Amino acid sequence: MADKEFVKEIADIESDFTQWYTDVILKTELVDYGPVKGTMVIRPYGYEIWEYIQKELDERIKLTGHKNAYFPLFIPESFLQKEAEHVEGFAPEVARVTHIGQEPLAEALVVRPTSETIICDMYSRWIQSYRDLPLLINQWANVVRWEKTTRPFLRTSEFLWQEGHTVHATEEEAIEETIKMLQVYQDFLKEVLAIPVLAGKKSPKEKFAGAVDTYSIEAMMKDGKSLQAGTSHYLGQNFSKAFNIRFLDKDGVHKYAYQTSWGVTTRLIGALIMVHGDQRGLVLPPKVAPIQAIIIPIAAKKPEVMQKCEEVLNALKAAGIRAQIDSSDASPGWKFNEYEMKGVPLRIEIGPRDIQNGIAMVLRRDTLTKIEIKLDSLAQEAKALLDTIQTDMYNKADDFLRSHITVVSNLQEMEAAIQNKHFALSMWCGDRACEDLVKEKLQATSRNMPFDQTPCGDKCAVCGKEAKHKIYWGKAY
RNA sequence: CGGGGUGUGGUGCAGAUGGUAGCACGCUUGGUUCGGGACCAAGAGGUCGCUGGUUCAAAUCCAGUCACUCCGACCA
Repeated sequence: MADKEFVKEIADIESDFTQWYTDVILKTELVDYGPVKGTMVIRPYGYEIWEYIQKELDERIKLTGHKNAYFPLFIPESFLQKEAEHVEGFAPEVARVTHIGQEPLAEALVVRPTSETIICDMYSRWIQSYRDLPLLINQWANVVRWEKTTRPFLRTSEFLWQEGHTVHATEEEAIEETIKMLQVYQDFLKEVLAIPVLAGKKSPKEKFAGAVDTYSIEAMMKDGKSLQAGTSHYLGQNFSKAFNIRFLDKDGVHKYAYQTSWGVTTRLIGALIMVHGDQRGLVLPPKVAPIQAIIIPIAAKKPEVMQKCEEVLNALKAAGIRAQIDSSDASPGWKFNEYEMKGVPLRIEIGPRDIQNGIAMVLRRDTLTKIEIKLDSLAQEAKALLDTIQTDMYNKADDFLRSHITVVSNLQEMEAAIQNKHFALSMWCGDRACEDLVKEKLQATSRNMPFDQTPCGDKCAVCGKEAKHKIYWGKAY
């Protein structure tokens, strides 16, 4: 894992980004490949990142009035078949359980690819009256989708996620919820993961199977590709009609309810890596870094060094910083590289020379700059520095995103933009045929239509017909 | 499902015209080190993916099979 070739291997980040990505996650021990093809084992270091993501996001989901619950992993196959578009969307990738031991089952069970159906079945029993609404429930769970090709965090046969499922009495309220949760995601990515996103509505071609409208947040990776980082669906009455979720309204009339669902996954970890990472490996935003500051003793055998390190550790912990000392007998140089690779935001070097001078050498992982900090104010300074790193990382990523968007008005410009690793922003007529053409010619897809629809032209950039929407295009993971 | 590649200690690889396996890193033990991936010494660890065939003899040649992987079509 700690091989000298590593830095060389990822040195050319531009030319082989996907290779770099895989190397980083394996060598930093975030994940391992599972024994079954396409499965991933999230190692403790990677899982810890997920735990911080979970904790921070869960808090925000609860603040918006949702409660957590848990629904079964196995779903009767017939449930999936109740919503026509939904079946079609998921059929090729569901894992089916047909036997228990040697006994065939009367009806196959599917391992949930998403939980709309089983949750709706329960909701139909729970909801009788408008007084039962809105029903706002979230679940943290794993789901299974047997994709043909897989990549750790981005696309695996099994992944962890959060899925919210809400039920409302009116269309307006459900749409409001859909957009509110998208906003929660956008804020979360900005404030916690330091990732800027483009929020908007998906084209019908790209929407979720079974939804009326799908909204997404799209993040830009360092290779210019787009990663759909979160989705929020307005389901309308599609599922309430299929599952008979009706309530008696104030006016005494039975009505079908309006629903939403929204989710983010362990894919967010993939986004973190590809948005912030550099030639030396991971760069983690302090808020989700399992270790926020690593103390490296120099000449650790000298008793005064370890003693000073312990003092500093205690001060950092008292200041609420997740800090550790690496007192293993690896050489300092080895440790420097190790923790840079793992993306630890701050490295604090303490050696005999520093102790004499009453300072410590501190390295910022995001900028790789070294700073001398007085030992007696280290904890406060480190705390402030972590906040600075958090916002600087967002600003840097935001500058990158903004400078990699090109407004285009025809297919040639769009091609140039995409080849230049930019997102293209254009007007669009709304026809599926134009999306298909872009896919065929540029291997790019429509990303989403921003909420701000201020026109940037009046003709569709693909076919030249009258435009109806403003939309982002890009290559995607 | 179409095209390419690879299977050899934990990891990455080398083994040309067949002669029963070697290197680097890692690991273990002891010592010297420690301010950018330290050094010395001594160790442990492999029936070469699997099956069959050719041969006195197969990691090596032949056939089959399985697995993994990269590139295209589908997806959070």
